[in-house]
Amino acid sequence: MERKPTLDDIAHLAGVGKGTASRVINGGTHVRKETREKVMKVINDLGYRPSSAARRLSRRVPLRSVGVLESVLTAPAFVDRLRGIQDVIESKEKFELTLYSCTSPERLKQKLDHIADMHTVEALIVVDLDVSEDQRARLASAGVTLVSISNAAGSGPQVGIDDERGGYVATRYLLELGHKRIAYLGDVFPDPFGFKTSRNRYRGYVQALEDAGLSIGQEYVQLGKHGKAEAQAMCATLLSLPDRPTAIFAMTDIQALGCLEAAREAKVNVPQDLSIIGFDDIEASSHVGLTTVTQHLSESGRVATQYVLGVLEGRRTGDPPSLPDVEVVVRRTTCPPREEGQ
Amino acid sequence: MERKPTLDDIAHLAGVGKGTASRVINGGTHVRKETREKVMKVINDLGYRPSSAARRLSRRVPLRSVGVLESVLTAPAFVDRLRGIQDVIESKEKFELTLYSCTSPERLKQKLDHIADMHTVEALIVVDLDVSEDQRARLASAGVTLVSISNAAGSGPQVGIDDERGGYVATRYLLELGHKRIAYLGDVFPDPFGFKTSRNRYRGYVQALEDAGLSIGQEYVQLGKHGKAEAQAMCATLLSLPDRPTAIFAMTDIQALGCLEAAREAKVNVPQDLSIIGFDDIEASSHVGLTTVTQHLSESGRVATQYVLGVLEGRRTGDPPSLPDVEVVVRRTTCPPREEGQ
DNA sequence: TTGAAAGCGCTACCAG
DNA sequence: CTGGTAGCGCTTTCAA
Repeated sequence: MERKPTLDDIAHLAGVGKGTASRVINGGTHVRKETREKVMKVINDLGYRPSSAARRLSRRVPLRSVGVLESVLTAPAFVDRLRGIQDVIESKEKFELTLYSCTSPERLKQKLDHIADMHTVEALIVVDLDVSEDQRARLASAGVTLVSISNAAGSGPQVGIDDERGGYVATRYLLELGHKRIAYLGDVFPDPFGFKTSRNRYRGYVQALEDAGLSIGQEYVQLGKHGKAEAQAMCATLLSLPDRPTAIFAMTDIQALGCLEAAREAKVNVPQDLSIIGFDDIEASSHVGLTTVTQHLSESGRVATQYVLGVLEGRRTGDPPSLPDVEVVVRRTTCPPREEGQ
Repeated sequence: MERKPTLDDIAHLAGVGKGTASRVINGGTHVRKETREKVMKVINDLGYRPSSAARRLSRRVPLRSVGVLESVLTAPAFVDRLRGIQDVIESKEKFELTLYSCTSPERLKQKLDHIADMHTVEALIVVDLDVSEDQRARLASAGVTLVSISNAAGSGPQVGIDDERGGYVATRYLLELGHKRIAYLGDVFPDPFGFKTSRNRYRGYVQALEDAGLSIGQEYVQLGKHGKAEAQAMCATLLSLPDRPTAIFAMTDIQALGCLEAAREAKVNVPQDLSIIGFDDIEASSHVGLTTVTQHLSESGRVATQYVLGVLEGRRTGDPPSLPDVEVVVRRTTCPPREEGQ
């Protein structure tokens, strides 16, 4: 066997016309039982599968799809964004949703090339991934409308929040509660994908501290690989400090969850003896009662999707609307520090 | 404007040949700048978008996609399954992943028809949704290979676990811990999608109790609408019982999370004064330390996907392999009951 | 009931 | 650099 069999092959081998073969495939009405079976046999023998492209073209049912490309590294936050994307896609009937994922930065370029070549999607929503100028041009010439959901500075249409401001807001909240010894726990920067999330949230943290006239000891800054377990370990370090922090600002909710775990193990009461604030407001946070900074995850998916759809449908040109401001969601992992702590 | 413009339209209006117009669209190499701009203008004026079907057909790049249809109602568990599906799709290069979702049982038929008509996917993984015989036939004749991920009894290839056994295992675990007053909290059955999950898990619960020679008072059985808040309310009812249960078996982790919340509000210590076991083992459960019964969510996605891919590629015929047995994942919401409790 | 033939919209090759 | 032309694989009249 040399190439994929086509309807012609089937028809010839079964000794019938193309038209008949086609009828057999589509419901088999108006075909003599005998004939049908003959054709069916050939189909099965060859493992024939009709070409959806040809089918579509002939039937005049166009495929309209928007793609979503995610980095598996930011998984938990992605889920919430996807929900927003899905919401608006589903409401449009005409569009399908194609999901791509990218496991490592090296494979990003490859993946984008693939997407451009496949011509499956008319638009692509890139989540938390950095697309180079070259790649943008490549996609554009393939007719793919692009929008990114990301907080990193980038060119092209983008929806996201200001991480530095987010870091500032989180830290200031802790400050207002009366905390003075506030630690920062985040990814080591720059991270493998070249993202500056951690650095930016850290900057906001530093700024807030400075504005409050406080200086931070470097032992209060824990930077490491992203992950719950890693965060747990870093938090344990923080808790073993002679003059340990009364509050921790974790760069993401996942890391904050790790901190919670560490506190539990160290028998440190949260929030009485240790306040913890996260960032993102992923779904799990509401379950554990984590105080965090919301960056309007599902809203970001919704906005980005509405934007690309708008572009595809010809209305709309400028930039996507911006997201609501970042905001502290107070739950039960934060409170004022104990008096004794001076 | 009567119908979608085609390349021919563009070419005519721009006063150039089809070939040239095509070149402009695909990178625009070997085209005089002037010509290109002329063509571009027409394209923009008409809001022209190339037909991906035609493009594909001509370029001979076939679209191979497997679809996933989910019911938004079972969302949290779905996320984990999706991860498994995604894993194996990504490893295959050749296939894309198309996501469909279905918001209400009434729309299921409609959605399936849509999927059959679109001819986008060669295979469909239906998650926690019940597909009728008619629909199966319809999909089959559209050439769509089907597999369901579900615990409900159904025809056709299916991957899932035995809910009744799951309920039995969960309850027996509580029994072995020494509990005697064990409540069941689940969805009212039958539920809107016609699922029997709650009923089956409940049966396992009853059976385990019987096997232990215990009878259950009906006040220990709380059935209601699915959801965390609803479960929280039902749990509150349970906690206000004169002779309240020492343990609760919640039909899903989401409901167990609601119970946790209720216990916290009622100042009941978990697990010392109340053991809680859930079902599913969604990601959030690991974060809160919920004891639960795992049904191998991501594994189910993986198995189902490998199965359909196997069928599509011609190897493999029978049924999908079965999942590992259900299993209690012990975390920190369960322990033996207090002595005083008789 | 069946075969032949005419497209579907686009790309790619080939002269010019 | 550009216009014509031949398909890509399938569905769908239209006669037979």
